[in-house]
Amino acid sequence: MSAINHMAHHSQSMNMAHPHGLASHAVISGPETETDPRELESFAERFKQRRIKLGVTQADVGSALANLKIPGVGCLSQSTICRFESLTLSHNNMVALKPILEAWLEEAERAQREKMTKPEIYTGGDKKRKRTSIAAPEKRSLEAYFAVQPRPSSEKIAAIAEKLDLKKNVVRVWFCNQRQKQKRMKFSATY
DNA sequence: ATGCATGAGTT
DNA sequence: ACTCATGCATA
Repeated sequence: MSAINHMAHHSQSMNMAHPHGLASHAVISGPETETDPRELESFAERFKQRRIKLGVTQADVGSALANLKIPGVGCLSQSTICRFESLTLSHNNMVALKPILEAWLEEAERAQREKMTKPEIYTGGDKKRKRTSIAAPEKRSLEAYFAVQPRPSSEKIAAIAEKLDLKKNVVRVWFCNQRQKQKRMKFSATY
């Protein structure tokens, strides 16, 4: 899946490459570079509808991607497919994933009668990860702090962590995730 | 569907 | 220490 990351990063670099909107800049947006938010939105909707029509779950799509044998593309999680459909990914992430899911859809509809091939079995170790749960009161405080300062210094984070009686790292990650959340296509002001 | 977390690549 | 893409765990 490293290829996906690279694609996304490149797109991003390209977008930020021309600070001035002067004249007819040659942004070289080939026919494959579909970055129009509306196009992405309609595709996501069509995708979901047809996926359901095929009786395939989000998790199924994710694992089935590996069978597509697209260079540099492995499988994806149910989470990611879900976020793609609900536009809760960054714009660049959506752009990078679109062609891949588009390819899967075409393949799936062509082989609509065939077997779903194997759902990829990775004999992962039995490492259970725990998920910290921040209580509502603390969460409200964090949101208040975020409204005032979205990027608190390390010291500020430490102070907040102590006040709310949370691990400093938990607070740090919370702010990171909060910032990332603002950049999701569905809520971003830039798109 | 979404919250908290990880890891690679940047800054 | 941050951003970004991504995912496990869980509501």
